Amino acid sequence: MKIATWNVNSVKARIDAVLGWLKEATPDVVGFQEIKCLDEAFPRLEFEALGYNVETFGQKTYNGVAILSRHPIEDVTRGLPGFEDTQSRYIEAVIAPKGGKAIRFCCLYLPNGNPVASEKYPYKLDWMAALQARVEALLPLEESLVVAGDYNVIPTPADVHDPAAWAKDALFLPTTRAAWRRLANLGLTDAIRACNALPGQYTFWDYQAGAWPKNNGIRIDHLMLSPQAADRLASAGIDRHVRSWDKASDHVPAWCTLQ
DNA sequence: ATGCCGCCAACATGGCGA
Repeated sequence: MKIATWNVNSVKARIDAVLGWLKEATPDVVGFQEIKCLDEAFPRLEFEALGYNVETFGQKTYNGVAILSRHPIEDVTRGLPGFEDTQSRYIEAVIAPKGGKAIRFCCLYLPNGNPVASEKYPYKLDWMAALQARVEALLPLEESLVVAGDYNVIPTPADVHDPAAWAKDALFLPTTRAAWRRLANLGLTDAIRACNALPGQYTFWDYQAGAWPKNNGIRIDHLMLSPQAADRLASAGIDRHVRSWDKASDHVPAWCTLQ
């Protein structure tokens, strides 16, 4: 089963690229972030025509997440349990292949947190604490669990072209990275890192300052696996070529396959 | 130091978020 995550930065502005990538990559399950539209405005017919079931948790203008799956989608949860949130940043469901192994899939758009001196940074940390609590609640179920999305966290210096330039950014502050490690240390496997230890495995390049041609990227989109999912991990990758497409998102898809 | 992009309200462009 191929499972992917992609911050599309507006599904309506990106529809041609999104459909093109789906036809090329043929993921079984994909989580989208920053769909930037209400549920009723989501182009579900286009995705259903490619054979996907669709569940959305939309929001006008900002945020919004969605799950597409070739297999039935069951037990959908919208919003991070136990966390009061006015922003649509989390959708979770069970993907249940007929006659196959089910997975629980969480699609998240973790707050950016900048500027650090504003209320946005404590909101990010509170959100990360609630995510921690959710994963702590799910791990005892001993399911194949994939917690995927735009984490807005650069885990290590190997995940950023210029660590010094990002030292005071909410995506890379020691406090942010400590919260990331607390989550990972629950026993989650970073699928991209488990399959590729090389530095420079970026998933995001800013539109500004020629970041893409200069390869000034960061790795902030992650697929985190429970032990039961990690045991099934066969491969993982980043579709970086998508960044050069016409009207590209500033993020590219990341994916893994489970046996 | 700055460089982009998409959204909205509302008609031209400024504010917001990233």
